[in-house]
Amino acid sequence: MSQRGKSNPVTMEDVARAAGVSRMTVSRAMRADGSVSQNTRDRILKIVSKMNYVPDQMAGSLSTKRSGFVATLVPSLNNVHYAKMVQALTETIETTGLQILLGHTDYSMAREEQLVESTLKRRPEAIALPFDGHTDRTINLLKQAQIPVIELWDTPAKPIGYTVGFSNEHASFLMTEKLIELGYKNIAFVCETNDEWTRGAARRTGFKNAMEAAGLSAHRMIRFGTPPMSIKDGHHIGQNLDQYYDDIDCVFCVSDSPAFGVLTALNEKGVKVPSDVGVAGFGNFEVSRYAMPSITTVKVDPAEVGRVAAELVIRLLDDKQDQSKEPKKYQIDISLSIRDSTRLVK
Amino acid sequence: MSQRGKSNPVTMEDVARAAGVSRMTVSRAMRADGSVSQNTRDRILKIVSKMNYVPDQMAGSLSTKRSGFVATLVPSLNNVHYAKMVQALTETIETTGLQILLGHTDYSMAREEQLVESTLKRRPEAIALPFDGHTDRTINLLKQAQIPVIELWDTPAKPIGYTVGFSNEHASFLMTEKLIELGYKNIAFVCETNDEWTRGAARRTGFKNAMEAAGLSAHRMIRFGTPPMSIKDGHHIGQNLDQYYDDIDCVFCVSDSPAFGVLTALNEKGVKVPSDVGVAGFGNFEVSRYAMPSITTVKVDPAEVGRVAAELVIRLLDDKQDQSKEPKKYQIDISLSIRDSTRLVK
DNA sequence: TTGTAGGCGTTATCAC
DNA sequence: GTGATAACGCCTACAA
Repeated sequence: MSQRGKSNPVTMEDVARAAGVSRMTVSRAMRADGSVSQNTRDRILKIVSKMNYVPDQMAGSLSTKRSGFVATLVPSLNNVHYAKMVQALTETIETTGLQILLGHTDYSMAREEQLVESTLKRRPEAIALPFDGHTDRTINLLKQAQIPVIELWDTPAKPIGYTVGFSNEHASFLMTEKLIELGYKNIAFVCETNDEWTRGAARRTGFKNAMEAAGLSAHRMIRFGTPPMSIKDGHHIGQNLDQYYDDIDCVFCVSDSPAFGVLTALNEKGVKVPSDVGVAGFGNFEVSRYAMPSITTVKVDPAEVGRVAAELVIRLLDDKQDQSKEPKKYQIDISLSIRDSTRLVK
Repeated sequence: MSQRGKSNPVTMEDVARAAGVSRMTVSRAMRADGSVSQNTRDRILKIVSKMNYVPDQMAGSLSTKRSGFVATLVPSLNNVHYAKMVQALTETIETTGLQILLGHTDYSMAREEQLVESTLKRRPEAIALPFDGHTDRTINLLKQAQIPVIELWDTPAKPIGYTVGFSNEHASFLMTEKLIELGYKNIAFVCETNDEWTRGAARRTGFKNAMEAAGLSAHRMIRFGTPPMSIKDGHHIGQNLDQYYDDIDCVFCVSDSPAFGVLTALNEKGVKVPSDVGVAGFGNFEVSRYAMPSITTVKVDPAEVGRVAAELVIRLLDDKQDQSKEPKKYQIDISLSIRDSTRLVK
């Protein structure tokens, strides 16, 4: 044993010896097994605390075959939405003593595959991950793992297991419909390049469908930057808006960050929002409400996704519950927040 | 074994049997041990992939005494700073095959203690956590754990082990000094209530010291909301600014979020920024650069903290390196971004 | 280059 | 109530 593995040298054996009992009694005492006399239990716990003994959960898990982990993958933490979702998910999950094993895919399917594999090595009891398309191998690994798989955010056509999310396409459709109702006709959609595997694509499709349903052209597509779009990206687009199309009367952005950037650039250029050009975003970031003018946006509640997913996991992992009757699909509500960056119905 | 532990039923034994070799050969083949003939190795790897075998790292770790985990605690993911830091830390750490075990303390020492304990059960090889004060028990557990402990963000007076961060107090001192130089005298400091255990307190102290050093009064202290302060909190304060003190000529906020809120509220009320009232923040959030006017702020690079901490961990865990000559303290640079929300030197 | 024996720290199971 | 024994799935150490 010449490795650096020092771990905590205090082992259950040490505690047992100090207490003059067997390891099993210590094990039972720590788990409030009930079948330990109050006396010995108290004595053991006192020693445990004195020795600062911290049980090795890896060893325990190996024995019980329960890792106590729930894996969660997100594209990035650098996005308020995912950060909030993870926060909510974690908070809910942890009430049951399970721990979250987190990874971020950086919006890449290849990295996701790699991450799924390294995560699976920890034998999580369930895994929740965003649906943005998976490689075949990822899907195989997931199926093979024999644990509940929960796909988040969007609703895939062929779910692997469970699904918690909303339809980005539908949400985007609704917003576009609304913008048209507000009198805008030459609406441009702002999104990332290479969004094929992100929710961006779904939002783009929703926009397109709504425009075409209204007999309008959806050709004003402004693609810039890589996911996730930043305020800066939006600012750049806003500055050069007429270079893209010179007849835009409204800009619908794939998220609130670029929407805020566009708005700022338009303000700087003296373009009147919402009378000259309307601006709409997606996500209801806090900044949108306090922008001037406040930004019309699609309201989603990422925390709700996290919470619902967490509760589902908890139910699925509860032996006492009947898993078979759990619905496979959970729909999270969205709504539109029409604010000052778009004009009122004429 | 009548437990629900389903885990992945495929075990190394199964692969070995399928390949007609012993478990050890499989083990070696998978780790590119070198001492396996190319032939058998290829054959085994093919079978591994066909069976979708994923090794159980827990079992491996129990044996090697290397968990492969690096624990990271943050107050909240709901804060761009920490989210960015975690992202950077994770990216760097993962290049070495180590995995991040993440927890969030919700700005509570009690929760931190609990979290440290549950985290330590996983036998991380190192732990990085924010310094915002720890309970005695937390400190004991950390010392007992026999692993590198890295305190982040601020520089504690009595570090447990290593330290990566900047002095919030000093940064705040510098900004206050600058604001005074710009001609502001009646500067108010905006921070949370109950910030005693957050970096907020250090920033407050820096403000106070700078004011007093310049012979000015630091009594204009506006405390509102709980950490972390939001745009909304700032907006509320901005709306009622003269209710707090009626002679404020500059508002220095504990972070950019409330600064943006204050700015918006002042804009709404027709108060001129920066001529009537200056506004400054802390953190250089993206929104500050694109606010109108752009917000003067203290520039810190959270990603840099994550990166430096990660690299330190990597060096410390590298057997081949001599740990003893690692410095204990790593200072991250900060700088001031003087923008349009504060007036120019008279 | 491959295999055998034994152990990592914990818990399930069955005796006492 | 408590203890002895045998796993859990992998790896180290040593042998062949």
